[in-house]
Amino acid sequence: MSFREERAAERRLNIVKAAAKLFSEKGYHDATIEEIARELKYTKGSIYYYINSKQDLLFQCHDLAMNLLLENLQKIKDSGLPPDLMLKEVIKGHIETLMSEFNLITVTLGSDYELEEKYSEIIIGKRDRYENIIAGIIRDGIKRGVFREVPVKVVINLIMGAANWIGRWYSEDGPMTMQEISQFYADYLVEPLLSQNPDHFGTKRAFTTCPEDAKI
Amino acid sequence: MSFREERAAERRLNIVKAAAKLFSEKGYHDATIEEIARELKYTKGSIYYYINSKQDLLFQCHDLAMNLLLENLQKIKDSGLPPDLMLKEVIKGHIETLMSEFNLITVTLGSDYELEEKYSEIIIGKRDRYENIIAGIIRDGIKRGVFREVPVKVVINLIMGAANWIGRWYSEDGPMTMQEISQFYADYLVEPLLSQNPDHFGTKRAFTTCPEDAKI
DNA sequence: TTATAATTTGACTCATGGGTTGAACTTTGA
DNA sequence: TCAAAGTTCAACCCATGAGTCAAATTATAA
Repeated sequence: MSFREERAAERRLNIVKAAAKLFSEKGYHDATIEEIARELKYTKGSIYYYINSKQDLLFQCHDLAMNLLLENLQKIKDSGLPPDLMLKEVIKGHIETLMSEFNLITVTLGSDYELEEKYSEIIIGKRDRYENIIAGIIRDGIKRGVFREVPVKVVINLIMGAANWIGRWYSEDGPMTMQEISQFYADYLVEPLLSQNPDHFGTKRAFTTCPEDAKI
Repeated sequence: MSFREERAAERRLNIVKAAAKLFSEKGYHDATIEEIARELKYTKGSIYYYINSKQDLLFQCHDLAMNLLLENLQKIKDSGLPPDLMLKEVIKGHIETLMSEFNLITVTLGSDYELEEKYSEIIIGKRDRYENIIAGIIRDGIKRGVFREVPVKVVINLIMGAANWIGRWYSEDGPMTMQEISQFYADYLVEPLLSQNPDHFGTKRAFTTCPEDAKI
């Protein structure tokens, strides 16, 4: 890649990030190309030198977000952890990717119906791949007797729903840090899957991550 | 209320429902007033005889949805059930209201940022009331020793996130009925709250609602 | 029946915003 | 230095869709 191409690629990435910011703040429709341009001190005309259409920009947000999530998931899958710990890492990783790339992922979570068919096919494909990898982890846990038998797809949707919702309410000013929250979610959401409780007498529980100042 | 007024009120309700349908299918922006009119065999002009603005229509969707949810919640709160069972009923009721008034509630869940300030204040107020009632139930459970100590608001968001996500993936053709799903969610999401496991030896679990054909 | 009020309509205005274009300007490499 | 390629921009076109309005139609009640 030549210097010029590289610079153009970087600019395209910046445009996608700026678009993600505005899409996530105001929604796909209310964010205008002119605003996106202004954000980067361009004019609308220049933006169109780098992109094909607004729709394309939306697709690239989706695509980038899914790539980040998949990349993170693959790493965890390759870690060789036991199923329960691996699933907890999956949940923590999902939440932390979600929150560190907030704009990008808010777009993916909120505006899939805005994508035209030819684009949404691709994104749905990646989303399916993501879910299938997680399903594999859970099925492995069941096979090994770590997890009890459950409707796997339903459980994945339950977990993803809980996690994806965090972007709607999390505030940095709250009493819990992002890490505390993601750990709490991981423990809370994996516990009902375990075929045996961590403590057979039911007094001590798997997780005690609730910080003092967030109690009750 | 005179006959004429009553008829007008009914028509206004129909318009709100038709709007909810289109808003939930295509999003607030992509649904046009003309389409909403066409749905009811009106013309755009007639619609404006009954409504003030598109924004107002969106608000009425939100408002109607929140009223349904609050009404349902209040009934459960007054039932006098013990905290764990009451919370399960709350989750089941939330999910079933959500799904039976799918369009209306999809609008509330998906397009809050589209609401202008003067409207969103009202809706956020009702949402807070809703969450506070649930928070009361959980705090009561903690006080009575049925639930362990947890960050209540975080748990509510976790539960609401999981439940609200159902609208994104549920299909009538799936292997589980709505009732099975809502029961499964209720059991799954309440279990980690219990201060003692239902069975101290960890072999039999609180819930066995996974139907045979949905297993794994 | 008929005057009055309620309702419906379609043609209209108007603002917005996506996308285009061609000319101007800048960078680069020989 | 200078031509060719890369980049920027302002002005423009055009489709869309919210909201208006005055005239036409219909229902109601005296």
